[in-house]
Amino acid sequence: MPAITLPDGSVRSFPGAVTGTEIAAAIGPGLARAALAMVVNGAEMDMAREITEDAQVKFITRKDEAALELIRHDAAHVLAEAVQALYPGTQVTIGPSIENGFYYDFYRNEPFTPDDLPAIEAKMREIIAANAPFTREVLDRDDAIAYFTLKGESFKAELIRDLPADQTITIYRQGEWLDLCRGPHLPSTGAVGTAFKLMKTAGAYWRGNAKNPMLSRIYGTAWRDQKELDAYLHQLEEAERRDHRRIGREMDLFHIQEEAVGSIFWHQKGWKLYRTVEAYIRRRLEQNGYEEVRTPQLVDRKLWEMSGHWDKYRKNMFIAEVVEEESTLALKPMNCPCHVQIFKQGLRSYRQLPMRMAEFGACHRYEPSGALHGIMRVRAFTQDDAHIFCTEDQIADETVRFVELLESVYKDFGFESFTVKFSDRPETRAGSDEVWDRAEAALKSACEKAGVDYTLNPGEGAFYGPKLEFVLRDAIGRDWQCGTIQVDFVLPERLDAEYVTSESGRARPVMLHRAIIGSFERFLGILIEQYAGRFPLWLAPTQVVVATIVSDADPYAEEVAEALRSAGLTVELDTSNQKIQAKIRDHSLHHVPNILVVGRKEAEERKVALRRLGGAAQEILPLEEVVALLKTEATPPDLRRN
RNA sequence: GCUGUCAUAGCUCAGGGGUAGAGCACUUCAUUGGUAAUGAAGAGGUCCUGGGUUCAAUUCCCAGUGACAGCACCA
Repeated sequence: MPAITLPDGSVRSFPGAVTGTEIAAAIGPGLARAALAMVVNGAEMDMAREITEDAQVKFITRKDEAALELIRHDAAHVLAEAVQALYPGTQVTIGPSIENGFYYDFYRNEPFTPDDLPAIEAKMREIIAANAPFTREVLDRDDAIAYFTLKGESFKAELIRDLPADQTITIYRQGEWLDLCRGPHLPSTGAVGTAFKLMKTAGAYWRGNAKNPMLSRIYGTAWRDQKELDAYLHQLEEAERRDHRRIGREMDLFHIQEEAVGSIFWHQKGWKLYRTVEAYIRRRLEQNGYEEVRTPQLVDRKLWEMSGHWDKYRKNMFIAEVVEEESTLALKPMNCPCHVQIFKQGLRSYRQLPMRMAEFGACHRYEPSGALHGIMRVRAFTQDDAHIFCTEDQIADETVRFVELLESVYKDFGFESFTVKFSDRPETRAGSDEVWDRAEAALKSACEKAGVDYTLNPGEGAFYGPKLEFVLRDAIGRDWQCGTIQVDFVLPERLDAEYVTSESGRARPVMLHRAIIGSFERFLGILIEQYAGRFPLWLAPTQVVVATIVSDADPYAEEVAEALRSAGLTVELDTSNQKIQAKIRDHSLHHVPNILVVGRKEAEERKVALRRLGGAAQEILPLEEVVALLKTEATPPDLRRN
């Protein structure tokens, strides 16, 4: 006699085992039609599953967010059926729901191309129209392996073989087709609906390992209704408009060319933006007790051998050799060993710790060609790097200080939220387990102290220590690691850094590797997308354009521009022979935040017409007032606080 | 690096076995105008590079390089 408790608190009893479909029908025909799945004591299940004991039950309908995952997962099954119907001999592997949609990985001699998608999508619509019910069956493990092996589905058989011994093996049928799946599923294929679209094809390694065969992946997006799908497709178009590579060209910020792959040619305006960010970070570091240094670009391989980088990253380093010299030099891929060299000059005392050594370190890494992405992932980049040499006791406090600084910096740049990942020991690493235990424990307790919520990223730490990663999201929803703090007991040991303790003994310092924005290149890319080129005034590469209406106003316009320049603003003067409408349009398209329009009237009255980007209204103000106003507005956020 | 797609004017793109076109941008001339495009004229191309097929290749084939998407990688 199961008693079913519903979300409104009401209880319904049933004489015996009862399915979700039956419960929904008992409540009402509307719900019976709308229910896609149910949640039984917190676990999602198919409508057809039987409930034999008392339970809390709620139903998922198309109105619920939770329906999205079911729709996407089922769309993946439908995709797989369609592909096997159209391309016999293709093996299925896995097909999960993902953010915004789903994918399915297939094994096939000939990879799918975008040209194949229309036919596959059409087939999917047929399968959905046929509306076959999804039915669940429990299989014996060996039978399941035998079944898929016989069918020639070796990838599926491998999956089952690797499932934990205690896991129930289930398959789901839809019409003639079936797939290994844990479920749950919608009642039938028709419930997937028509608000989906196949998006692209791609290669992907079996089980995410580059040593395994490459599969052919088909990506799709799926939504609850057409309106949601349209909104998503529109959002993609918007994202494309704010792509930093596009805005970088349109605003004349930078370019990249074949002769220097992965390196950036910063144009005047882009470099201005870069320098603004750099000056800001430099001020923040100085306020926070960091000392800036500069270390060599080319360093003998001996140092990299000692640090362990040569062994692990040699393939990713740029090597420089000279005919006249025996030695092999490497362009530095990171700054830490160099900073240790500075630390090692002279005897250090415990009184000097923590020592916070910062460098805008220009680094080079030979990144795999496929990893390059605009200015976000490059081969030549500059880190806002710093190493904090401290005692083990100081790790927690220093981490807290760092996180506070990082939060404040992100906020100043307009990033209100970010995620944190905690990466612990990787498989190949330096240092003993005992050292790793200490390092991980120290970082964890620091997180607690700093009140940092993190998700665990197992096995993703640096080879010398665990790390926190601070992740920002770009316009298209891609995540980019920017900030990081890493606890390192290993490098000081390897490079023999030590200080004199209060008892006159010698001890190893701990190194905290840390960066807030990560690399200037990546961060500027994210900033460009964050603001879609419409920067706040303090960041805007061109802050003001003075545009004339008639050439009689030219001398006054020059005077206006000069007054603004004297106030420290970046100004362009547009006295070109064009109508004011065209000038407004041109500068607006280039995202100039302020246009000062001057004509005869303004020249006579010594005023200016201030027009804000995107606004239609103008404000007529006396010259001195505008200068003071814009000067205040252009003050960087940290200087405003002072 | 792997899989796929792509490479034509500064930009966005069309075209196609007989050495090329549009819009915008650019230059010049006329126009001096009041808040998102004034008009006219002009200039601009090794059709990514190398090889092959062909009477003829920018177009077809092969290789390379680069870009894009995804995967793998990211000290």
